[in-house]
Amino acid sequence: MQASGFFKGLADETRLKLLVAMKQRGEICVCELTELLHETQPKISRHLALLRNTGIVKTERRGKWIYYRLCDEMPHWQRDVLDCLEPQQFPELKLGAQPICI
Amino acid sequence: MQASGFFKGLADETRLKLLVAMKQRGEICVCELTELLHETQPKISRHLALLRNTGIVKTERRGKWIYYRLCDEMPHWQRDVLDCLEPQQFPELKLGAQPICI
DNA sequence: AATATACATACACATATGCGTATATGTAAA
DNA sequence: TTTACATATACGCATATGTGTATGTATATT
Repeated sequence: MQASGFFKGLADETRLKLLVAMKQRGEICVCELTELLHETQPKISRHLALLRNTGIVKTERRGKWIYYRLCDEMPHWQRDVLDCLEPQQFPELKLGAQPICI
Repeated sequence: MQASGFFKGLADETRLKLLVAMKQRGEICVCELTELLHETQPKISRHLALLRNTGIVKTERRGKWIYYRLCDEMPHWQRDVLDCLEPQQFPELKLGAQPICI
């Protein structure tokens, strides 16, 4: 994939929040992301699909829930870019608590 | 500025090449960027304008030429992101030579 | 089997983005 | 003061992107 494609994945405030949440929580399901960002479920789902198709995140279904996490087969320089994201830039995300979905 | 605005600036292959050229050369003028990327001058100019308006690069006119360089008043995390860019991802850029415009 | 929950996707629409082409602006040289 | 050069911008257009709303699909519960 082109480098620009990777940055297109990061070029949206909603998607950055999703990625920061995954960085912080390790893995997190769609319903919790929806509550965390105060957005509609289809909006969250569509942004997650883009991140998935770009190879930035991957999923794992467990029961009714689908858990998202950062893709670990990412090129090293891309992981370095994600490491530059500072969670404090998104203070509206309440990232301290534990996952709601069990 | 929002973090997503910064990444929008990087979400284009042409702009990434411009930034890599500036990283490599320090400063570089529009006419050389045009030759280096084999693109039309208005196309280059418009992408440079976007990078300028996003605060990623700055300019300095000397005579007929306008030199572009990375902005040094950038937030630290943004500079870190730019440091992740690997010039070898853009092999079509012949970045070894010295500037043509004097 | 029917229902509820979790998530994905299709559709329509508005806005944003990127580009080619033409033109404007600023500077220097003749 | 023309002329040439370097760069920016305006315009029109095609495509991409983001969103709300509705609907489809998979899983679990009853």
